[in-house]
Amino acid sequence: MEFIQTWGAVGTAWGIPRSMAQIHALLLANKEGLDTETVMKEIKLSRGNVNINLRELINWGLISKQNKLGERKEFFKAEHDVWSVAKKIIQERKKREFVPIQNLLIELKNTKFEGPKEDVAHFKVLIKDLDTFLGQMDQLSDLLVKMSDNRFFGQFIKFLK
Amino acid sequence: MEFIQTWGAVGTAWGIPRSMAQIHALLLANKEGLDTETVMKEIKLSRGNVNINLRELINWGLISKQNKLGERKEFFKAEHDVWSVAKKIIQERKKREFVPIQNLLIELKNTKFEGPKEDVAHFKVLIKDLDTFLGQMDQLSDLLVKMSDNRFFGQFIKFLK
DNA sequence: TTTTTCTTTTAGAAATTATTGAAACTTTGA
DNA sequence: TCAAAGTTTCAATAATTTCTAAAAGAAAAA
Repeated sequence: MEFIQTWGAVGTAWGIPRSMAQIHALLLANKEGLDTETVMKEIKLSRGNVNINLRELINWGLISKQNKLGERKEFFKAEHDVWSVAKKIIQERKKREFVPIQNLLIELKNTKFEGPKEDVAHFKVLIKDLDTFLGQMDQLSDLLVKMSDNRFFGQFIKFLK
Repeated sequence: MEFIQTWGAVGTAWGIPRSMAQIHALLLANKEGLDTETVMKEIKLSRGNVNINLRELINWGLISKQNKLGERKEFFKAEHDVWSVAKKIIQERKKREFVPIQNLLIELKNTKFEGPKEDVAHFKVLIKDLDTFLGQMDQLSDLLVKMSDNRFFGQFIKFLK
């Protein structure tokens, strides 16, 4: 329960609904998938809330639906590999946070600015710098994918030193 | 203005108050520091709001107070190097999001669990995995600091290939 | 077909978070 | 010491986000 609470609290600091994070924590902690009813009871959430957030977790790729033989209802099981989890979260946040900025930058690149020469120059530099930076971050995310391979991680740390 | 709006919108997706992000964008776009009055007028925010969020930006290390010779009021100037900005944001988020989980893990490591052997085993693996992962992320943040050095970034990309 | 079991949708309630506005406080210089 | 300029605080309000509860919808079993 404490694990679930903390995960929920950190979630909100991330701009993720508390219950979504809590449900995720509960499923992470359970090897086997759980059904809606169980989730509701364990974390004391309404059916609607659980349903919506389970779907959202599926959208993030953090959990998946399971069907048990002979059982009609759906079970939900978390992706348990922490590196995969991290990758999914990074991908999703990139989509929500980087893409809007990249679109903006593309637009601003094609804009003619008015105003004092110096101010315009400063702003253009900012745009260029941000563009470069986002490009580098893209490359960095490649790294993260590779890092899931632990052999690579070892090599990588050596490189750092 | 569009830059400021977008930055604000992305901020909220990060769990950062819209006005804080907007003020930051405004200061990023201005080479010279601005005073409270100017910020208020440009983004149409109340004095209190501007004051509080300027302080918060200072706490994050993203802006600093400046005093102009002969002027009594304070001016606020952004850190303009995008890599430094990224570093500051990463540091701050690490503090808010990673540290609580690390504390939790330490606590859970010293806990005796009851319940079915299999479930306990699964949970313990989760704790261990998360712990390892957070350790790796710490090392990764070292990388980010080094990456601000562009010579290093080039080398690094070679390594990736 | 009808009933039962389970899932999804949604309008509004509740909770949370951000913002304002005005007063209190502080500092500086006359 | 006083007035003026500037800064900070905080209770009240507004805005946003999250959650609930109830009903509608779907799919399977009887």
